[in-house]
Amino acid sequence: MLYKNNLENMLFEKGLSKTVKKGTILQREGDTQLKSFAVTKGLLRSYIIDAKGKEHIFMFAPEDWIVGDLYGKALKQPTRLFIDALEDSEILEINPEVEITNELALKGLEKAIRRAAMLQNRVLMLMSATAWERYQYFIEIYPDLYNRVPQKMIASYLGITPQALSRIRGEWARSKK
Amino acid sequence: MLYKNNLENMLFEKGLSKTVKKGTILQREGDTQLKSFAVTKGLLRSYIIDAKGKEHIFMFAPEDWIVGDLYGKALKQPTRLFIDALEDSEILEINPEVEITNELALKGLEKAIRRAAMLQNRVLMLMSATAWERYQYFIEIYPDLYNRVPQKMIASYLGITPQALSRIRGEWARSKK
DNA sequence: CCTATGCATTCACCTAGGTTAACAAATACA
DNA sequence: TGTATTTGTTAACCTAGGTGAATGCATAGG
Repeated sequence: MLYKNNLENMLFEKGLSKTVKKGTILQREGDTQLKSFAVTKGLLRSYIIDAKGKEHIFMFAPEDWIVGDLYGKALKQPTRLFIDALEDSEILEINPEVEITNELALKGLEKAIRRAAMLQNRVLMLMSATAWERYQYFIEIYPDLYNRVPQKMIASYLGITPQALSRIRGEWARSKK
Repeated sequence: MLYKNNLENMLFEKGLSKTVKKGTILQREGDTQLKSFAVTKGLLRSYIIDAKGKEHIFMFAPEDWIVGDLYGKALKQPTRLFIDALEDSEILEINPEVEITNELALKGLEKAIRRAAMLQNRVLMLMSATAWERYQYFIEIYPDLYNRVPQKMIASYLGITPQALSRIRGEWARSKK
């Protein structure tokens, strides 16, 4: 595969276009050697498991998305995030060895700000939106995913139970007739 | 005032160390000319007002913090965030004219990633923590703020009502005796 | 000094969403 | 193909936290 430009050429390990089977775990909680992945085909997700053993999906990464633990990276701490494949996928591992030159930084800065922006929005959403509004939001962000991942995972992403999501969808279908 | 290093020297408008009175609104929803502020003394906050007219505090910015709307900046959109002063404060406005050179980007990248990391953590917290756990978290992040801002603002930051916070604090005091 | 406004607390409710469980449908797998 | 596991749905209950209102205190401004 050929890369679009020099930036990507440098950031990704050439030739490391891995194919991973559905269910493969690429990173687990506690890992210290943090990895980031760019998805070229398929679907990854990252999630945490809380103190009560419950899974919370932090993000989905379909084609053209990047997953990784910025928090662990910034603070040089072991990660809390698991990353696994929800579908057979084709991914590029981001090269951890590449030195961040000034030139790379400028391009990376834009991406980092964009990522922060997305997160800011998600925080505002989580603070003020009802379950139903969150569902709408999910559909906006991932328009092609709502019939591609199981409902219980959507629920986990929204921070509600699968039953609540089912209830909401039922009410919606009924009200709209 | 003297700046610590060249980066700050460039980023902040020299001589623009403004003093603002408690209550001053520095930015409002809908503003298109987005501003960021570094707080050298006092306390700012940023918040949104949702569809139902309810205030949600997005962040506090005591001494040495920076506030601004990354989301609006990244997407070149009018902001949803208000920024105002909770105390008489001394602030530096970040120069919007400064051109981001490669060298600046490298230093900015670290800050941006750190900001994203903080937000990532907040998202995980909002998805999995109870009101009480959030309160603990608030105290960790802003140890000097919990008797400096009114409870109702802490509640707004946590995403709960002042009554709920009062109830929780009451139970805690009682249980611990 | 008096009055007004804002804040914290408490109480009696209400409600969105969680929990548990049963069952049906879909999917995986042997 | 048949069996087992995973999913989605529904329903009966439970609970954390919201709402609204009353009360007491503190602070601000005249």
